[in-house]
Amino acid sequence: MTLDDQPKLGLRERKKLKTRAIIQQNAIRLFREQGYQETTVEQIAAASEISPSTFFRYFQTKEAVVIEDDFDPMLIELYRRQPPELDPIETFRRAVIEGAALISDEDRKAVRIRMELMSATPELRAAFMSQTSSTLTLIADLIAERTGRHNGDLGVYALAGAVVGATMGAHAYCERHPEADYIETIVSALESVETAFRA
Amino acid sequence: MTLDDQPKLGLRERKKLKTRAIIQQNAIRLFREQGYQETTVEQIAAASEISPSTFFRYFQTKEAVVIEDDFDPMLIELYRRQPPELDPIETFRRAVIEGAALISDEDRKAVRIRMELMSATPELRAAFMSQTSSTLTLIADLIAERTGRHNGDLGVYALAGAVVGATMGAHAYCERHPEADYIETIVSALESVETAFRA
Amino acid sequence: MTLDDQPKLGLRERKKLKTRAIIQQNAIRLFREQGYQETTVEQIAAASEISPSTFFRYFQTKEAVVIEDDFDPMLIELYRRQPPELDPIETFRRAVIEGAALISDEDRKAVRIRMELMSATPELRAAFMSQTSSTLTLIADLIAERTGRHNGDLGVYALAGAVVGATMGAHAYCERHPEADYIETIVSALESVETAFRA
Amino acid sequence: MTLDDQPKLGLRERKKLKTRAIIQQNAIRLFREQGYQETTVEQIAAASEISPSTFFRYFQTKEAVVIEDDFDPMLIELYRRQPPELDPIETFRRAVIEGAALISDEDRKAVRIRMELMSATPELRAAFMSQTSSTLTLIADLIAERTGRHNGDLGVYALAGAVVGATMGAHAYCERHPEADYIETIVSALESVETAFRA
DNA sequence: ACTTACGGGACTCCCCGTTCTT
DNA sequence: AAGAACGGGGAGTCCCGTAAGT
Repeated sequence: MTLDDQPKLGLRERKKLKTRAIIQQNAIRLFREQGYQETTVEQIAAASEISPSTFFRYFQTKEAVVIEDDFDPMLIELYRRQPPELDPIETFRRAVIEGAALISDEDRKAVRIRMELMSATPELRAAFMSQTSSTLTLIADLIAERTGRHNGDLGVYALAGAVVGATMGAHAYCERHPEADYIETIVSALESVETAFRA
Repeated sequence: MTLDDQPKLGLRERKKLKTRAIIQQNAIRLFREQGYQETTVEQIAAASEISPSTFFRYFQTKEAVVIEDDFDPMLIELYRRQPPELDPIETFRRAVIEGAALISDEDRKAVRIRMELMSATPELRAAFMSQTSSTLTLIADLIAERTGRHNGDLGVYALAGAVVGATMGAHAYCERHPEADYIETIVSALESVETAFRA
Repeated sequence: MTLDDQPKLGLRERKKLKTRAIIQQNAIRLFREQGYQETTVEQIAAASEISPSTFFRYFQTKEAVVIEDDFDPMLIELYRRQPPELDPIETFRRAVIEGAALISDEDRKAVRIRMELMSATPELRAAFMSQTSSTLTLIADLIAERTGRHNGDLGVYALAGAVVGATMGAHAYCERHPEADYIETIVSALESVETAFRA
Repeated sequence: MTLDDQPKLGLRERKKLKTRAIIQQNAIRLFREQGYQETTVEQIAAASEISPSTFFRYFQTKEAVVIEDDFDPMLIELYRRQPPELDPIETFRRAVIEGAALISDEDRKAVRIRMELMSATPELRAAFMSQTSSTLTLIADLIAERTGRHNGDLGVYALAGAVVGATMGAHAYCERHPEADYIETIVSALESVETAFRA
């Protein structure tokens, strides 16, 4: 099973993706070596042999290098594919589990590194949380779609909030427990919320 | 009942508070008139008849003018005062209700205005969410304290996440429903999460 | 009577003119909706379904979309056709009157809109004025040609300046009187200069 | 007779003026040596031993270094002081003559240099012309004030246009006649306009 | 031929450290 | 001593031209 639907990329696209990856690698390396604040976009550009303005062509902000995430669209797709009889949180949990299986070990390590950067840097944390807030709306829409409730229903938002909140809780937990696996923690947190309320 | 514990302020403190209020009023007025991005700190300073550097003595960042909130410490105090037999979410709900009663109509209107600004401005949203993420940790500690569980317990974070998530959901709901009262929506959202899981 | 001397256009030319018109319409619409500065060439290109570089093939600069004017060459031609016994300002006035008759109501409205944009936007104003300055030299040459004086004669420049200045005055007047017709105002201003000096 | 009314400047102000002058000198020197376009703000800043952002504190744009002019307010003052029985153009001419007398030879040379830069550089020419257009409005107000006509009167604008136009003509003339003195040419052009119309 | 990628420079703003003034 | 001004530097946006790809 794959979710990649456009296997053939032109040369241009390939090159773009490569450049993008190079920038990201250099940026994260520099952030870890010198700190986020201490690293300038100019340095990243120099290390990647591009001009600063090209950097901003690939990433809208300096933050985006760390924040940007390709998993969200994948998760949405997986969420939609779950059997309809599951409750919203359970559905989400399963989607995450399936999504986790598609992530390579390397990517998993990269996720961890990025997460640590985010935890350590207030700016990144803020940007990440902002993204999380968009995710909430998105999940609310998914839940509305699945349960047949209107997306203007407060209950839908409350549930979406609980889901997102659980991942935020998992995030906070991981900050204090460096040995924990991020994705597994999310799954556990979702379970935990479910059982807590069932009791 | 009051939570104000420092009734006597020196002349200097009074003046400081007044200056602070003036800055905040001018800033929010300008933000609403011209937009957040389009308003510079220099303009705010000019309107408030102070120098830009004085602005930064009263508010650490431009964002802080909108973000800063005096309710968090109050909420914590109210949370601690709730009877111990309540479950965490119910406790939080009651604390919010009691807190709401202490807020003047004027302040309530101000909260709404600030909330709308935050919704409309990515930067502010990010800053606000970042604060929310700190709140999560704080709530986790409160829950741990209340339930006697260790604050390294994932379940504690998951619950705290659900609480915080519910408020985020309320926030998202209010963005789409301008007529809704923010605080009442939070209370409803908390109820909604509880009942959803009870079912 | 017509001044159009190339009645047969190939298909390609037709298409080019059409594209050009589309770009211009979209640009001016966006300028009016969002402001000139706030509109990027990329947005105009997107709205016109072309690439940014194509934009620059049709208009040398972003400014040119608003500034460019097809009336100048027409005016020159009309000026040359005036009877030789008239004085320079009178000649110009008649040329303008005849030119005005050739402009459709739609174009007249478009002129007004563009004029308002120019007034409101420093950059455009600058570009327009720069064009005006070239026009001055051009008029000076016309006057020299007509009066038989040398185009190095200061008097020729002074007169050309007065003509151009009168149109600038008309422009300034129209900025403060939105109901005024631009072309009629120019004609009146030219008359006004003449009579003022006669007195 | 002097027009300088604030003889005592604080140390800060003095220093500011000095910095400003240093920037301007370096800028104009570099423009002449390498061309305007070819000179970057960074180079000017480096030569003046300030940071680029400080440059923009003293001059709003790169253009402003060349364009900005302290004569306008002086001229206004002189215009107001002329005897009321003179006609508008004559008044202006006398104000210019008196103003000319107050300008040192050094400043006169600087004016010439700046003028040549403006002529040679489209951007500067545009910016200068834009300023000229503001001057027109200003002169229109002065004429209205002097003649007792309303400043919404088209005739006022037409006259102001003729005055401004004459200086533009003088400017154009000087571009082609490097040996001409700029200020004298303006005076002659004003005379020329008057006599042309009297005839 | 047409598009896209990229470079580089202008310019703005935030925010902070230092200096100067009152 | 308190507060304002000044300056620095980095982020970020946009324009527009050139080079390279399709």
